Amino acid sequence: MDKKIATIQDVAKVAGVSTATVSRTLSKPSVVAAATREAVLNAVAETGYRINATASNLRRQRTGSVIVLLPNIANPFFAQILAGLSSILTPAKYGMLIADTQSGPDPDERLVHYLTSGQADGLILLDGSLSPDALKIPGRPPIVMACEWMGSDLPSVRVENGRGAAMAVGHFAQLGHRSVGHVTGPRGNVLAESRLEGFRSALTSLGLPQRHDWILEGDFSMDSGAAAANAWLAMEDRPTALFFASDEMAVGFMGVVQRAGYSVPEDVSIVGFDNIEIAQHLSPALTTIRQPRTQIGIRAAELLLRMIETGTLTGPSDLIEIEFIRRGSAGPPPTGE
Amino acid sequence: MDKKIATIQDVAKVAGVSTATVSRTLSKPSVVAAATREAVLNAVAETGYRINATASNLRRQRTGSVIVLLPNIANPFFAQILAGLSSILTPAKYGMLIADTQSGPDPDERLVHYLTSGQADGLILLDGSLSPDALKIPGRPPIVMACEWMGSDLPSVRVENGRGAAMAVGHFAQLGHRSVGHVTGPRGNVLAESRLEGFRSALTSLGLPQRHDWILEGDFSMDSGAAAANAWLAMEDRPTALFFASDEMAVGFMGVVQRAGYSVPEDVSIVGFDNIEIAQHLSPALTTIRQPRTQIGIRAAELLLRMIETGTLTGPSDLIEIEFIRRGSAGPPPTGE
DNA sequence: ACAAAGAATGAAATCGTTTACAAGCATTTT
DNA sequence: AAAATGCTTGTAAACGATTTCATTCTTTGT
Repeated sequence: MDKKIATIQDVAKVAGVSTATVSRTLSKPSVVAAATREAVLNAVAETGYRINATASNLRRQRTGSVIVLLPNIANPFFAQILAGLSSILTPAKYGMLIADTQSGPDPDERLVHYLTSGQADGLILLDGSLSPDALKIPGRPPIVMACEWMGSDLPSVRVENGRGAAMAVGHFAQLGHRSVGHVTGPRGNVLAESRLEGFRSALTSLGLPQRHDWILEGDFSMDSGAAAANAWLAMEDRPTALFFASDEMAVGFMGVVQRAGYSVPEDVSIVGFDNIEIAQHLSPALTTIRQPRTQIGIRAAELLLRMIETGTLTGPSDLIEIEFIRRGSAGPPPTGE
Repeated sequence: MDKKIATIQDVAKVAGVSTATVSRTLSKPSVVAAATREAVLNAVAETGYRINATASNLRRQRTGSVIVLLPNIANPFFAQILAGLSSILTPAKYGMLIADTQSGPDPDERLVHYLTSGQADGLILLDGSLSPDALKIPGRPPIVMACEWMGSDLPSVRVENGRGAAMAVGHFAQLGHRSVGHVTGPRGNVLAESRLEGFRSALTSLGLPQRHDWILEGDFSMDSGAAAANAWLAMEDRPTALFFASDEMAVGFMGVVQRAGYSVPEDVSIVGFDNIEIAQHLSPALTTIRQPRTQIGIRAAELLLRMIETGTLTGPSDLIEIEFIRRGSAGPPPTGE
């Protein structure tokens, strides 16, 4: 019987009005007379009519969705940011289209694709490694970066990474550590670089030794943290404290050294970055720098929506406060030697 | 200069052909003469033309995207499933729209909304707790369930949850345990129920005691695992082994008991479910049941695309193989006492 | 009582594609 | 040489909404 989906024409016919009136009833009810309004709403109910989003979007020259472009969906780090984004976008009636740059061959190509395809009214970019050239595209939608940022003047929502690193080093120093190492993120990544930078300048200003071989390169993953642990175990002269550019790496490290018979923090103190959910559930619980990811998502979404509404391509960047969370994974350095 | 976005009309004008020819050149190049094809492609390059997806979708009566509806985006459990979905959908030129049922007031309402809004050609449902009534909507797009399932005849891609539970119990029995407990998922959840069911029948068939107070209710989260740990610590007569309906709960449990001075597996053996990434990095590494989540995503996406293509609302359900992964968190029961 | 202003509605153009159909032309068949 | 066939291309009608403009009908002010 009612196999077919009702269009606005059907509703108009049933209600005995024009399609214009139906459209008005649904979008600006105040301008139609109460009686007609009711008739239309009844007809809508009777036919089971739902606005066809595609047609509406075409006419209104918008899409009603924003694209979130991230390096790797499988990375749970982004889950909470997505939740923050969603909590703003959904009530604002925007759909959230997710795409990762790694699933295709050329990441830059994919950015350009989404920028030009007209599939979205705006874009949230969580990957700072893409080429800024893509942004010169005429008529591109507004973009907001979150977490990472680029040399260009794209608005971004992020935290003070360098200061976070300094907090970690300061904590170690306060506990009495003098040999402090660092496991970085992947070379070239803005987060990795600014945390490393913050780490270095903190060492300097606290008068702690800079040791090249105490800086290990990781890639934010647990596996790379485990690899760093093996490197640490193989060292002759080990740092007594390590700052990790991500909690995940700290977790990977801790697993390996604990299974090798070492204790945290008795044998080595560690501090992570992010405060992922598991940090508080580890044994010992992980001391870390909290990065409010939900909040980052919220702010980024709010900013993007504002830009979409006002039609601007620029906006104010936003710095979110971080917080040092002291737990059990950092303690005084081992006394004996 | 070229501030405005070029339409197919502009391309047609530049190339000196009709819009039909432009459209054909882009969609079915083989039917246009080589010379015209080249002219059109040059015009496309010159104008920087990109197909307007909205208009194309309207005309072709499709949307080019599928909606993934999940209970809670922030849950990293879904990240890998999303990755699997994405790996199929992206190459197939489908966008992936993500929405969670919890961000709005009425979850069922949201399912209905997405089913009727015509925003997607298909839907992947990761939440089995929604009302099957919503599925009676005429003209609704095809749906595939993943991980969870419903009483209705919706096609689903999932694993043998009961058998996984039985594997865990079997492992405990083999190690010599006779008092085995279970921390469940949230009551009413199909995964929780079927794992509990598998757990119970395994106890029975192995002749192990069924103790009501050894079954603790959790909700899959680390926090609920920690709560279970406190309950366990408070018990007079503790089970020597515990099967957790999720790795996350096992992690939360382990953190608490370890910090309370107990050793795993010397004092208590534990087995989880899922094999989340961190499982292998814990100390001890977590023995668990691997649930290939990427694979689940891949299969679900493939099935949905097939249904979209053929226009059917039903399809074959798919059972993915699970695997027992023996690590260090389960060992022989404590000897003394 | 008549002009002016206001409120409610409808007709029709429009958004940018795709595609059924028709038509033009060159080639082959009878 | 006429007819039939095949290959390209163009014309124009969709797709389903929104919105401008014009029109009709009421109300108000003088």
